[in-house]
Amino acid sequence: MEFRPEYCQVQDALSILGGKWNPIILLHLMSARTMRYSEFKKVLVGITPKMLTSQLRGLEEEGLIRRKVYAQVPPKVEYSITEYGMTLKPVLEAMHEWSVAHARRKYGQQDIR
Amino acid sequence: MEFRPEYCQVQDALSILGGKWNPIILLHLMSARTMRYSEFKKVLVGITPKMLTSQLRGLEEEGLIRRKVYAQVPPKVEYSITEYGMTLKPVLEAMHEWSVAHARRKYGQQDIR
DNA sequence: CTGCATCCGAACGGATACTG
DNA sequence: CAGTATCCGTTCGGATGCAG
Repeated sequence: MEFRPEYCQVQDALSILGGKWNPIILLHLMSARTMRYSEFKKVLVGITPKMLTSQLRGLEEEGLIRRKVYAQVPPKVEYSITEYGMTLKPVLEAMHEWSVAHARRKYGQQDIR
Repeated sequence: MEFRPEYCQVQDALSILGGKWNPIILLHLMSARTMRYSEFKKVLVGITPKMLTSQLRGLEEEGLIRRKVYAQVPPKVEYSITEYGMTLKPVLEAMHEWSVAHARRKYGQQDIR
């Protein structure tokens, strides 16, 4: 499929990466083999349990991450990325590299026009 | 800057590409030299004037597009992309390519796990 | 430990009508 | 032609409290 406005598919990627915490969650799971719910709460500073759960559920429904529940007390839940989720890595990298190279606000670059 | 969760900069790109019509607007301006307000209204099916204006204004404030007003009657306004705006092309391409290759919903692929 | 339920305000996006 | 103004429903995300 060509990269032209008429065939724009960008929204499909954005609908997945658009959530406030989704990209950083995916990023963590791409570099860690598994992560527990409580570990996310530590690294995702400021996130509420409700948001964390909803973002994780969304990613799980998309098949991007895997959720494994250990039947034990106290409960233990591990999240990991799927192969399908890993296919998003180049996209996240592209966004990341653009941001560090070009994003203005953080580094007060002058206008480029 | 490394591509690690701790240094995640992805949000900067998303804050710009997140608007509902922003990506497709940029895409059009990347392949057309200039585009008029009325041309956008034709190709962006379903967009309201309010949305079109607000998205264009946002992109202009970011320095991604340029707005040129011709002092004549009837009015004529031309939009074009800036060099800064063109730097987003690889990002849009990455999202586009991922979408056509992997996005599920549109093509009813089975789960990949 | 891993959530769910509830309420709330803000932001987003659309519909409609009007204007220089 | 290129917008503005106004209203409004939906969604998003946060705060708080409770539960298996």
